Amino acid sequence: MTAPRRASPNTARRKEASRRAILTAAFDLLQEVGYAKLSIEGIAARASVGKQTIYRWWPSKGMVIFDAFLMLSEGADGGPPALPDTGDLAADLTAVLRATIAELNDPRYDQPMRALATEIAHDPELAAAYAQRLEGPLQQAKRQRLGSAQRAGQLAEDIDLDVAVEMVWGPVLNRWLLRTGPLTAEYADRVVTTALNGLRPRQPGR
Amino acid sequence: MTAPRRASPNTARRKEASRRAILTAAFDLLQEVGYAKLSIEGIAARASVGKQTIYRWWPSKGMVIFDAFLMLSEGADGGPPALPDTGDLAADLTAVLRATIAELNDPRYDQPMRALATEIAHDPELAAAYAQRLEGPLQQAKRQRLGSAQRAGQLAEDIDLDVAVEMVWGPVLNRWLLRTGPLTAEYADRVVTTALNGLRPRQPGR
Amino acid sequence: MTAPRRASPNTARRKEASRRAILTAAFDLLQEVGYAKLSIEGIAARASVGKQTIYRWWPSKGMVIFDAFLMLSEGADGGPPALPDTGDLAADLTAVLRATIAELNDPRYDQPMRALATEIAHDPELAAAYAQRLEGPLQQAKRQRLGSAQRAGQLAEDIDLDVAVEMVWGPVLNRWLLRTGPLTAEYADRVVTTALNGLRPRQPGR
Amino acid sequence: MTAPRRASPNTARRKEASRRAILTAAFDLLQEVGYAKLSIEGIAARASVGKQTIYRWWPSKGMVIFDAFLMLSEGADGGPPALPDTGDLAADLTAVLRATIAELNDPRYDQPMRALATEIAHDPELAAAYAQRLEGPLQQAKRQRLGSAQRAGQLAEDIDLDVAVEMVWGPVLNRWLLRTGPLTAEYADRVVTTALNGLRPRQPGR
DNA sequence: GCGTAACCGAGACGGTACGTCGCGTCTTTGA
DNA sequence: TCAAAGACGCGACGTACCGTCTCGGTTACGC
Repeated sequence: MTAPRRASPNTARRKEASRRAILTAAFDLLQEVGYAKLSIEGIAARASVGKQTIYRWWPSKGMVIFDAFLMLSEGADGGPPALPDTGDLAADLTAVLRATIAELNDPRYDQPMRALATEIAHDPELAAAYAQRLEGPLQQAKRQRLGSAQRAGQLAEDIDLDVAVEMVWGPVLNRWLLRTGPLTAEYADRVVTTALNGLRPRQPGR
Repeated sequence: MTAPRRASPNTARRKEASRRAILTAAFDLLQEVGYAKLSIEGIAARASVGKQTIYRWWPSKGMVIFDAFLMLSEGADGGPPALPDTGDLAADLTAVLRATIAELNDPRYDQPMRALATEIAHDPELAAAYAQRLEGPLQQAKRQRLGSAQRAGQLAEDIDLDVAVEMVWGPVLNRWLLRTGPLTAEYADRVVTTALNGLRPRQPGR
Repeated sequence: MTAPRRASPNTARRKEASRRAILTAAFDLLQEVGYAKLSIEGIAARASVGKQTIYRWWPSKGMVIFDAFLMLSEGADGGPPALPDTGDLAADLTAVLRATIAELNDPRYDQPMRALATEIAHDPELAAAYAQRLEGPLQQAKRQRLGSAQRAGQLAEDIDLDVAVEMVWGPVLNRWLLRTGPLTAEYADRVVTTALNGLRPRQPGR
Repeated sequence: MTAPRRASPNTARRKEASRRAILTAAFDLLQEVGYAKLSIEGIAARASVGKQTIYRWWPSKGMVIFDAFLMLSEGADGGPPALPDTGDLAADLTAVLRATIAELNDPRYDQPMRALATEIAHDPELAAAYAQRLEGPLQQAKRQRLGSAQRAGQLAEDIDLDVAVEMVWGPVLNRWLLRTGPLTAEYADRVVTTALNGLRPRQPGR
């Protein structure tokens, strides 16, 4: 639950079944009809719920979408997420980034994730919720994997881990969202390699 | 003009004043009321134009926004854009990236650019137009500057220039659009440095 | 209480305070916001009562209004109503009709009485209750006064007393409800005179 | 009268077909579902018309109902209405009053006329329109018939014709609207007789 | 140099969705 | 153990825009 903006109604009396039906309906409709045609009325009808029940608990369509993702991620979770750590940083990053790209290319998630991204882009409040509840744990996992590599001497000591994470995922997300180029597994490899080595030439002895 | 979807009307008779009024109105309204409240009716009213005049020449709201940006960029241009080339790649990139960040932070452009970005995210056709007409020349200029550095031995020879460009601008665009962190000039510096050096430690000699 | 439609709950346990609060709130709201904006929710809120308490004891909004009038009339009564009988029929009728008109013109009663009248017009069940509980006794009093006049030879012997009553009060009620003309004391006088004398010319010797 | 309250849109462009469809739908729905369940949405749907088209041209539901009656009455008219004048006032009045009662008892008109009456009772503005456009001509016809009788010496000279009309029709309308008694042809006879003769006893020599 | 066809402003139209209000039912909770 | 409080599914409200479709009126072409 995401704490409606103001004077929240009595949460205790909330009907859990309706909440889940709404979030499921919202996510499913995003897949089926797309973001542009997603309407509160449509969600309510699909969920067999009164519109007011949506307006009562969510301050905006964006928050509904966000909560739908939250429900999904909580459903899948068996605890906090973590990146694989085989000791081979390049391999680990490549694997994870390929998985990310596969998800972004998955037609089940493409439309919904674009919708969420769009809403975040236009609503700072939602962006904050996203940063804290959805992106936060993931970002933390990525930072930890890079931190571990740093301690193993595989990363320069003066690297800002947040910048490092963005250096790897930024190009991919950007290419996906703005469709500035094809999003393939091979691209993941190239991004990881380039990010690790940097743009400047390196000494032959590595 | 952006090639209406079907049998275009006689372009010769098109009223230039109306076209400009529409695009100006669209851009101004984006600043003032934001993307969510931008309506064709609103644009028509602000531009003192019949709605049909908009529907006649543009296939979608996104295309109007796109053309508004196009008009702006053409107004400013004195030919094809080019990045500064002082020989110092890091300095040049930093300067340009700082300028980019300044523009993204400019309240006059923030809302309109977010609108354009999200329309692109949801409309592949618009994305193609964007890639060709607006992003294309800029991307070309960036590639050229990097190519020049590559020839000067300041960039590794096996670098994919597109990936290189995305490595620098991707993190910034991403941070801006999804609000995943503060967007400061100092951030520009760190991104350029990290991208150039890469994440791995470098030998003391250079 | 006015006989709820189905299996009435245990009347003995009914909370008298709530009943009075509801009826008072209903009547007051009718004055203040008018019939069109009168809502069960509004009544419940004003009476600090749960909506269910209203639905439990009254089958319709009309019945609530009706009971509100019933409470008022019972509060005022010191027994069954009776018309004055000074022996002068014309004077007595005129006086009572003027009083009726004064009440109909009283802004405190205008809206509520219109509400009651229109509810009756659309609900035969309510009409029956009205005829029995509110209108009945009054009608009876009027008939008695006319009967007394009949026995005194002031009324033709073949007159149907119900018709006679309607001949006097019908024009007034009609004018009030449908606003077909001004409702003044002078109008009362003319109606009584015309009704008593009839439309046809009379012999000079009365 | 059909002119909306304020700043009426350009009447010239009004679509006559939609206007008629709306009024017909309104009248039909009144018969079928009754006043309580008559909704603007229902009318619009039945008339295959956008809701806005109703809101654009009518200020209230009552005015729609009123206009529906107006259309009906204009459709039937072959000029201004007139009461029969055979010379026998009692017979003429009885015939007309019986016709009135037959119409009031006609299930096709009962609900719609109650609806109109109710709206008039709660909306003075509508009442004025009603008095002028619908009731006016009828009232005029009734007054004329009585005036003719007056000139023929069949009516007392000091009779107020408006009061006379109300003396005859008031009881009937009242009984119908408030359901205070059965509405039969025989009742029409009694009302006419009583009104003509008055309540007081008459001299044997008439 | 004169029709005539197009574009133009205006805005009514049939619709869809909005966000709100109230209905009548059902559930929780505190006195 | 009620009854207040109020969430719920539902339906209608009145408004905002959608994209289409006339309306005159005004250009600017082509005969």
